[in-house]
Amino acid sequence: MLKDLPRYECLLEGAKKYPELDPSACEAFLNLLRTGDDVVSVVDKSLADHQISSGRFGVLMLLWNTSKRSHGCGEGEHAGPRTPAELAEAAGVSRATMTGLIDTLERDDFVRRKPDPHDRRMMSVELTDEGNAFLGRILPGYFHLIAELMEPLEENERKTLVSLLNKILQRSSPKSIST
Amino acid sequence: MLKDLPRYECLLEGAKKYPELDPSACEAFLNLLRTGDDVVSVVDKSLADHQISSGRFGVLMLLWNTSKRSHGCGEGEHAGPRTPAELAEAAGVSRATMTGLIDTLERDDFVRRKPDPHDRRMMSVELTDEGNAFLGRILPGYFHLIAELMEPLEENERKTLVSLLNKILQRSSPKSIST
DNA sequence: CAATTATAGTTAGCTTCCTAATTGTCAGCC
DNA sequence: GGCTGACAATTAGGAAGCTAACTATAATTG
Repeated sequence: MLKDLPRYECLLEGAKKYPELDPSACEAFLNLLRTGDDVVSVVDKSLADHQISSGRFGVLMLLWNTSKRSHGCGEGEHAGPRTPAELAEAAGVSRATMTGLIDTLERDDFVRRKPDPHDRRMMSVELTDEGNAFLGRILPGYFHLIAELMEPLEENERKTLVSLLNKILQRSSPKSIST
Repeated sequence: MLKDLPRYECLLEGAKKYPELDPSACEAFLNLLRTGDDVVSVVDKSLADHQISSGRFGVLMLLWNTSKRSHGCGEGEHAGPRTPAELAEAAGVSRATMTGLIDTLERDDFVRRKPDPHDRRMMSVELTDEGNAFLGRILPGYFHLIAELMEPLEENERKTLVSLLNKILQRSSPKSIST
């Protein structure tokens, strides 16, 4: 939303009528939305070249991360999300949406559902060899694209960006701020 | 997407297998997406309390900005977007989508379509009194929410954030970066 | 131990975006 | 002046997300 951001003077103008309008806050807010949208859209287009949506890709990454973690960086005890509910939580989508994502990933033979032997309500989702191979094909391009997108920022600027974003994140996450 | 961001050590781990993976770039990228999504979702929820989607709200804001600009901050000559095509361009959605947004806004009596007297292909869209009154009711809360979301950042931190985001924006906008 | 309650996954139907095709109007060219 | 191509808006149909309702299973509890 909002490709052309209002100029700062326009925000100052608006603040005359609406004392609640904080020009620098609005400017930061609008730039955050705009940049986020833009970056997402670049990445989505790139993923679409491989016939995969960012939602499905996210699931593959979570499962990939899981399999890495089991013999890699994690603490070993906790193997990462495997059930649809855990995947939905980790991906930030509803469980209904996750059902649909897994459906199409399973249709494409990228993942496999296995019933949980201890609790017949639950399923376990895992990457197939084909899914792994697919990730192996597209990840280099994906990582390269991200590196290219962030290339304008120096190492220390990236740290600064992350720390500023985290300050906002902490505010927006927990409380259900008053309207 | 991706509520739980991977820890930095996991990114370092991934970089061993994929030399294209730039850990600090990925970290910045993931935080940008996460924060942007989160902020959008907070604002969307707040707008939903007033039975309006962010798409429709964006159109109202563009039209409001237009009417402000005509007797306010702009250069006077250029009155801001008025036709569906201009609104679609400014809002960053397709024309087809804009048709739908205007349809529902017109149904709610917030905007009005008027045929262009000089070119019968074109329409002109304008805010009704009711649309203006609606904005008058919700804008204070909207601006207050944005101010609250950005409150954790000092004035100079906001400037820094905007300048960092703009560096990314310039990279992601024009070129169609290679995959 | 039977009945209620809670939980996992799915299904159904809605919203909001998209692209592609359609319709009506204008502008340049023979 | 009439045809051809360009352009504004719309319509039709599709993808991806949501909430709410449903089904099957597990856990709690009287």
